[in-house]
Amino acid sequence: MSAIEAKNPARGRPRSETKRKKILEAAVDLFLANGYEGASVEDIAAAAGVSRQTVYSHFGSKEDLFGLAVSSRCKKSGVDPDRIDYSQPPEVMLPEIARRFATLLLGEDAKRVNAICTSCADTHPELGQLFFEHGPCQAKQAVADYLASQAQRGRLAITNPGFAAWQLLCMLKGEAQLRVQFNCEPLPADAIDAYIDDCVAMFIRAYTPAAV
Amino acid sequence: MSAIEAKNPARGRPRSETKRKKILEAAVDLFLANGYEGASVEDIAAAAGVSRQTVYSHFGSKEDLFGLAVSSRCKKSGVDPDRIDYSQPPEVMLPEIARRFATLLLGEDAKRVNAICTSCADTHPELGQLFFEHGPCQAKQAVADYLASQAQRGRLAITNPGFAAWQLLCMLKGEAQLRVQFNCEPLPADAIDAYIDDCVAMFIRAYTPAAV
DNA sequence: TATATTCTGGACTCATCAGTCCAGTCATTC
DNA sequence: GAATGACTGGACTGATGAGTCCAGAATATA
Repeated sequence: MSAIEAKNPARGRPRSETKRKKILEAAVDLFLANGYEGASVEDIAAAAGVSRQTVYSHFGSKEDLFGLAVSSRCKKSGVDPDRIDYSQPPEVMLPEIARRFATLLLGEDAKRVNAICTSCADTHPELGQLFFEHGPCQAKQAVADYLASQAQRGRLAITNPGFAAWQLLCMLKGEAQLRVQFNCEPLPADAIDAYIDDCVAMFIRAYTPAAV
Repeated sequence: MSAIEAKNPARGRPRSETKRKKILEAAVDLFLANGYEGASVEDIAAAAGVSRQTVYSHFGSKEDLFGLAVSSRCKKSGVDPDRIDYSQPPEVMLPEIARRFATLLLGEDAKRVNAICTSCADTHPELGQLFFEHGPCQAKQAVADYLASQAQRGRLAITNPGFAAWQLLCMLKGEAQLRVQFNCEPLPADAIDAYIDDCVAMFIRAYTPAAV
């Protein structure tokens, strides 16, 4: 609840930016690892090598800190659209995209961010939204752009690239991602690869332009 | 930690089965609504119209109660394969299945079970597994069976019905389910319907047998 | 009726954790 | 070197919640 602004920033000892970063880092780690309830301010302060009071001085409250932590995390873990080569045809580019996406999806980090955002949906509705936009939505947009470009070149018969992008990405999740999400025995790697290949092939088949 | 067995079940006042059920019901409701941490034993006892001690007498500990509650819930909320008509062709049956699945998926209950199982993944790994088997896995199997039957009749060109079933079901989740999961503004109903129709059409296109 | 057991409800312990307060120390600016 | 504000660490408050204990009431069997 406290106002976080410095009383007179020009005078006295300035707040340490290093400490601020340390705290935020520690918060990201601990919140992701243990969830909101599971990570105490004391733990975070200790992990950052800082007193509890300093945490409050920098961030005001646990809630505020939580918001900033998750937000900072989401912003840096998106799928970068830069690595999509628009000149490559779908048969080359889609398997590549699919594999990258699957790797991201099945990692420990995605699982945790997912868990946090899901479980805190009620207490922190804005977090889910934040993650949705910086995560899935961004990935979808990148794919949709690529698909649209291919459609324009006549390589794919897609009228609604947005739909098609969601279809591809959601499809890729498959059994493997559910198993990760719900802590089940993971699928063997070759089964995952086979599934992904099958998805891409199926997708291309559905959207291949009619032969001339 | 306490042993829950009655000391001498034949003698004395027997444990009330009614109370047991009431407690379990209340536990399901409150755990689903508030999560594991959010639902206190006191709340549950109160909701069941019973003393806290009775809860402990019946279930031993909060953890045990939690496990039984989620387990009982999962068992009764599966997708029933009975309502699939194997004689109907894909063009008729798949849109029907897709709609039913989407309704289930976007409901409040699915969201909550999902949230609980996801957030308790670390403390209660067996719960996720339980849900996975009684939920998604069962639905997938029903669809896979139907697809296999259609493949056998030559109506679909599917060699791996399991893959195809996961593809269809995962694809259907789409943007709408992500929005539900992450507490975002829901999509308008007509957009959801359009997406579902598009998915089914796309699926059938990909698996239509080559013309003779 | 005697006995065994459940159920109640309230009091109790124990632990955890968010957030505050404060006195003393440290770094920075004027 | 004086004023100012950040930082520390420990003590403190207040709240919450799991699990236990107990005395008395209720309910079943023998």
